[in-house]
Amino acid sequence: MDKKVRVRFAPSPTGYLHVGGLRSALYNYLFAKKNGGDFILKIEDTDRKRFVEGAVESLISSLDWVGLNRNEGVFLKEHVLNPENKKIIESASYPGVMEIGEFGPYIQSENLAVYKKYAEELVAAGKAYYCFCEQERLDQVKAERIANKQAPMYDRYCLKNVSAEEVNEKLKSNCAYTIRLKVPADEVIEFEDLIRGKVSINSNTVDDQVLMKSDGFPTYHLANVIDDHMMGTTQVIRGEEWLPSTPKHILLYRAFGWDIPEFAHLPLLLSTDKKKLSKRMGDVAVEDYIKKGYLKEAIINFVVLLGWNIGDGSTQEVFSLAELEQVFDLKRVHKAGAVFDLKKLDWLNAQYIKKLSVDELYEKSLEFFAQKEFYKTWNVERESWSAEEKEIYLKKVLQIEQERLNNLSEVGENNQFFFAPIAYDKTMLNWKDMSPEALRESLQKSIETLSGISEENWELKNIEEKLFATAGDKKGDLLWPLRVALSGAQKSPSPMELAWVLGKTESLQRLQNALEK
RNA sequence: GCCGCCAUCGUCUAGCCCGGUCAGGACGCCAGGUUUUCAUCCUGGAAAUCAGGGGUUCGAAUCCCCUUGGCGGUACCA
Repeated sequence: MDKKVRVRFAPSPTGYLHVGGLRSALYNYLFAKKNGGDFILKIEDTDRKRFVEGAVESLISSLDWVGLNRNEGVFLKEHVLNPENKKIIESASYPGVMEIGEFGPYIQSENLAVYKKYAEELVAAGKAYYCFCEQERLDQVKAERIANKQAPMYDRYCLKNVSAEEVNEKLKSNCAYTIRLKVPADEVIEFEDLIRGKVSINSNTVDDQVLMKSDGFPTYHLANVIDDHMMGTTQVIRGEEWLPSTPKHILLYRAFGWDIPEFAHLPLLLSTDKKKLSKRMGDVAVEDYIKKGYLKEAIINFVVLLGWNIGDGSTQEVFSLAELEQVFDLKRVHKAGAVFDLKKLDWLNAQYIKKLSVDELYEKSLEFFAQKEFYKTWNVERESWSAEEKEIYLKKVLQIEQERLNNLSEVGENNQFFFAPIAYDKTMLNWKDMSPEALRESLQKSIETLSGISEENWELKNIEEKLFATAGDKKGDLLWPLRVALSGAQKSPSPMELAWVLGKTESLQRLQNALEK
């Protein structure tokens, strides 16, 4: 029987969760779910220079928001899910961040001693060596090599010229040092990538990678291999940018005598100019999409399609997370990079918005309404209304807007006449070449019809019935002036919908105003 | 430069492994329909000489070779 699948997402806290990172996380998550395995979140914070305050928390909360739940690893104190009752501790370095599971620490900076111990073991075994070269010399060697059209690799000066005694002396006198991997010469390192198939790289093109930095922190390469081994990672699913350094990792697993996990290298996400997606191309942080009013269902659905499809002759493109957990297959992930083009996200988002119940839509829309000026003033002016009355009103607006929204931040935006007094030119009231008398008569008829409907019967269906009855077959004559009178706009939802939302009193008032014009 | 990965409509992609329908779908775009306008919805259309060239074959997007292009890596960043 195969080992239980254990995969992980391992972001670096250098900023917000990037959409590319979200896709890596999603694919890992789906792979775990599909195979009945564990999904783990660990934090790779070994680069102190690029560390961003608050990034760990932000990364976790974005992941929580989209609903990629973990079985293990790092959590926010307020959203801890620990159904299996695993070991749980609060992170020493990040207050409020909890680490759940038996295989921690799940934060690399908390595991420094272990990395150091393993690096020294490697040195003792002759698989790695101390290097005392300063940056200046390194730069010089590199420049020379480039000038000679050679690959800019380390020249192994310290391996060749520094004796064991000298190493001991330097170590004793606290000289700054790094530990480098001794990459064997002339070896073809082959591995079977789950997405790309056989990949082979000659070890001669692999540099003697620094494993331990002079600040005592490990590099990604060392830390990654050690904790993936300790956490029992079975598949390393990560971005394509790691493909060229995979031989280093394999060499490390071999040097330690550990089982080598399987590798899967995901294609990159590209911006519209086909370059690697970057911040300059607009929003790349998941948070930005949350703020713009995209639903997590749409974001997940969109992102999963960027490099994966269900195959089997099916043309299905709309998937829920739960569904994806059943059908996702790494074998159907593409090799080529995918351009991140938002048009389809908008469409997908509109689809998901249409599926929402009015109550759900209301819940999700409230925070977006709260940011609108027109809403704020409306809210203030309506101080006599009860909270319930306001809620009912907003839900009516939303019911009308539901099929018109691409994202939640547009809420109310195109229908501000529901919230503010309207202003328009009276000529707009005319349907085609209507005479002033005909217009007056039309408005009069609307007033009569609407007046005839009682407050209790002020229902959309009823309003429609009555107005259509009055209009007969010349609908435009009645409905166009009514629309303008109620909305002050040429483009709007139907006059019946307008009247229904605005209510009897306000509708009649606006009609009266039109008549006076 | 060197090393590696990749290559089907504008974009996401099916088809490629096991050669043989006008290369299929979706988004977007255009047109028409429903409709009092908008949106929704429905119908239709344009859109890839399958990066290019050479083979193999009766027949290639599919198999082989070469070229080109794009991207990634080449850090005491991840």
